Amino acid sequence: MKLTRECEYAVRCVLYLSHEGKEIVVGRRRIAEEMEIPGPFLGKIAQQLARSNIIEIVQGSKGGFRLVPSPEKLTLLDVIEAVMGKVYLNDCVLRPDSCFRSPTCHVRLVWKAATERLRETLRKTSFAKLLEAESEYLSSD
Amino acid sequence: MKLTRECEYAVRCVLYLSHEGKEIVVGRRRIAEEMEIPGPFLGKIAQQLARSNIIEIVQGSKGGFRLVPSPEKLTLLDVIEAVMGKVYLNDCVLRPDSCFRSPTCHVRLVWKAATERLRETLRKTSFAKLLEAESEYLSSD
DNA sequence: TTATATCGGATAAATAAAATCCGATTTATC
DNA sequence: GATAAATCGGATTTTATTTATCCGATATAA
Ligand code: SF4
Ligand code: SF4
Repeated sequence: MKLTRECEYAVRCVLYLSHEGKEIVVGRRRIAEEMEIPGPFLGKIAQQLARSNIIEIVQGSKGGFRLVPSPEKLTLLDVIEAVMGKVYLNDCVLRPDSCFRSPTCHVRLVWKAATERLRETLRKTSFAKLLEAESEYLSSD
Repeated sequence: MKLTRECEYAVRCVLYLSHEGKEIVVGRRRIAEEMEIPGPFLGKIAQQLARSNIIEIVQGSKGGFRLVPSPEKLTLLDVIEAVMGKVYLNDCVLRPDSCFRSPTCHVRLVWKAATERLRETLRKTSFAKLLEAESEYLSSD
């Protein structure tokens, strides 16, 4: 019932890239250091983000990662499902056949509803909003 | 981001006991068989449910488990938190100190809100409702 | 007293998460 | 071109968690 650290790191990475701006290439080491992510692990995570076209990986000297979509269009759900696959709370939500009770089980319907509610919450949160909220917070000092 | 099997089994067990009725003692083997739960594992789970006063364990010959609260008062959240501890989606929701970003991080607020929404959904679902819904479904054949 | 149950602590097995390693490859710069 | 600075991506290792079982102790009905 919990986020994996992999997801958490992915969100942090994208948050950092959003902050730097859409077209800017930022080195892996720098992201890892500033966001407290184990460097080589970030590499692995980046590969998954790249497969989902959330970032573009630039190789070679001065290489790094660059955000592809604009932060307005990019949601928490996009990033999380890029590294975790589809979000759901119980196997039977996705594969009803996995349980003999599923034809009559109303617990399953609760999990289904809760899953959709959760995905909806994440879908509604864009990185643009997150950045805006944080900068407002900081400027109100 | 997923329910453990332990939780799933706990819910099934309580569902079965609710169905049988509040004062009835049902043997562990029978519950395990009918609900497809590994027998000894159910024993462990039952101990946790007993600690939270959700069931009472009757020892000795003809022993087994008995539901303590009435199904109207008992919610999915009660059962799940009895075996998992408090439900939350990310460490920083419960322990803000676990992350250096938490003072300004708005992702954290999303996790917090989503966690509360999830708990609310589970809190609203009583076992009485679940049973009723299933029996309605069955009688509409 | 015996047969039937569960208890509860310890432990084993299986699975998944988290992290790292390293040869290959790509690119900027001199 | 040669060199240095990056990441790639597959394999592997380490660690943590989940899942399940074992067994001597204990409790109860008959
Ligand atoms: S018992 Fe219900 S909730 Fe549990 S796995 Fe089966 S269908 Fe899903
Ligand atoms: S970065 Fe934000 S969401 Fe992630 S752990 Fe830290 S406080 Fe929580």
